Amino acid sequence: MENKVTDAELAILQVLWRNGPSTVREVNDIIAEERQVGYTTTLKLLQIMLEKGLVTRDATDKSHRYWAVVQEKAIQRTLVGKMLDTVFHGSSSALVMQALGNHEPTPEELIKIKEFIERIEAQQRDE
Amino acid sequence: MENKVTDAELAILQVLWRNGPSTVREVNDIIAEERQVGYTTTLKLLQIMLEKGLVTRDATDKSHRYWAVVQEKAIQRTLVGKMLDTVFHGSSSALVMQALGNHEPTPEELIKIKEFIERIEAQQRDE
DNA sequence: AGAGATCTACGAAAGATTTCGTAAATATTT
DNA sequence: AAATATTTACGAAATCTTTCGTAGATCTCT
Repeated sequence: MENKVTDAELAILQVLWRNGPSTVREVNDIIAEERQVGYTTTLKLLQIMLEKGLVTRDATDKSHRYWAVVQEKAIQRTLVGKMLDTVFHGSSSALVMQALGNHEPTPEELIKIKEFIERIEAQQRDE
Repeated sequence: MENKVTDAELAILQVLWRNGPSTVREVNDIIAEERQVGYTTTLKLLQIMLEKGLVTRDATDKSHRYWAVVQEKAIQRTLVGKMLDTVFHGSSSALVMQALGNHEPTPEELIKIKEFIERIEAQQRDE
């Protein structure tokens, strides 16, 4: 992953991940709910993201429709990895505990996490 | 937390967290191992961080000694919180699984995490 | 004390990111 | 078909971050 994704780009990607293929206006309407952003700003960002290959578009109609090329999981992986390296010294357990302490999951989610851990443990035993 | 901590500032904070109160030269020597950075760049950044209140210093001696005011845990909390909001839709379990998948912890760490989860579960039962 | 080394302060350049204004093209309405 | 709306393209301004050069102060060594 050579290209860094900036904050403004990430905000746009989130809209595209959530809503699927969208026009500039649709994206901008949603971004503008949060903070004041002009239409051409969003347009310009999407054009930059197109160049970087973060998104693609269908330019058949007058208002082009954009969608994310980079997948949310890939960005999650990159960002978690960077965070592990920079502020957690590579300790995933420290990150995990911070995350759990930060925003407590539901009982169901806790069970899922435990199952996930047990799968890792089983795998480690086989090695 | 009003002030955003930039990447260059974070790199300096990491040195201060690891090594404790340090002079500009000491900080710069360590940063410069990784990437080429001039002495006055590090100096300027520390002065900016001083203004922002991220660090403080003892200016008794000629070479001032700086240390972090903001604690590593606080930054971890902030960054994990931001990440939860932006790319994980508030789902700490998704973040946890990404972290565990990303960089597998040692068996000992896994046990610590399980204990941590069990403490949360016990607490949830009491509510 | 004088020369040389090291340090701080700080403005300003350089670089990166975000924002917007304007022009031209395309669509819509009357 | 003319007037009005909306859209794209794109340069450039505005803003934020990082980097450095220079001046002057302080220390060290001879």
